[in-house]
Amino acid sequence: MRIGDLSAATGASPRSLRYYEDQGLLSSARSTGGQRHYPETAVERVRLIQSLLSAGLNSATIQDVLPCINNEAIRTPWLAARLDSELERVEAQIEDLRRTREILAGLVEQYRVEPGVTTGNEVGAAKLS
Amino acid sequence: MRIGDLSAATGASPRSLRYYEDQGLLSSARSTGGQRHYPETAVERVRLIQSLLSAGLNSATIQDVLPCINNEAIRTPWLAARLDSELERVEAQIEDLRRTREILAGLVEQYRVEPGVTTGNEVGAAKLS
DNA sequence: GTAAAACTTGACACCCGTGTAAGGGTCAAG
DNA sequence: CTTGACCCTTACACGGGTGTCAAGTTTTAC
Repeated sequence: MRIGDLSAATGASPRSLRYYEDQGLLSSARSTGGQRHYPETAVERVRLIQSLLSAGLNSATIQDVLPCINNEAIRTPWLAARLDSELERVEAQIEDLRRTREILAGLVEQYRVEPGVTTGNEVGAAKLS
Repeated sequence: MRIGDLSAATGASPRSLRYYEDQGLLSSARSTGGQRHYPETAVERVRLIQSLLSAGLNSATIQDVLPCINNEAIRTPWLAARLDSELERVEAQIEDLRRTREILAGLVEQYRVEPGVTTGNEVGAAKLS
């Protein structure tokens, strides 16, 4: 498949796919004319990249982590620590978001209970912690 | 309290506090010499701002949402929809992160089971370390 | 063989909260 | 008054993934 097909299959723009390759996250075969060709497995790989990116891992970190997903041989203690710390970071991030969600949910809830009516009981201050 | 005190109390840099003010998220009284003075309540407000920022709301959105936390009078159906969509976004983000966490946790788990020990199906474990 | 669609590389721009430096003013203690 | 800590505004830079334009090449379809 060519870059347009992979783009369509994953939702990642061609620009992004080239960027992933640039950063060493994705590889491609080239046609005689120089155009990129991908195997079917690239779809899943791109999805994984997107997932890790959206979790806040930068491309350098993903480059460290990605190979070990496909190749057990290169797993090292250093990499284990790296993974562990990333996992920790993501979990902390989830916790932060959960707290913020409660703040937002509290506000939304008030709208639902008394739409457009004052309650005499302020929201944000109480739900902050 | 002055900006340094507020900074110390919240962990936000003076730079950030001025930026929040610039964006209309935070207000301050000024001394005759032009220096900012904050009431105690500013501490909580800054914490809220930080929380919303880390949840991915940008300052324009926060500016829309923040007033309604302290002043019910300005709540509108439009704002309700806004809050709702932000809440939805945050929840989707949490779900995404959860999935990614599972990926990372899976990898970390593998390390725990076989910490640096060859398994017999590895080809070149020694090569790279 | 020709046109259109798709691809190539390279470069520049954006977002947007934050860091940082310059050059100067304020304020409280000595 | 002086000193040193603190604060002021202005302005430039960054990260890092993505959008987008430009100018040229390849592939596909007719």
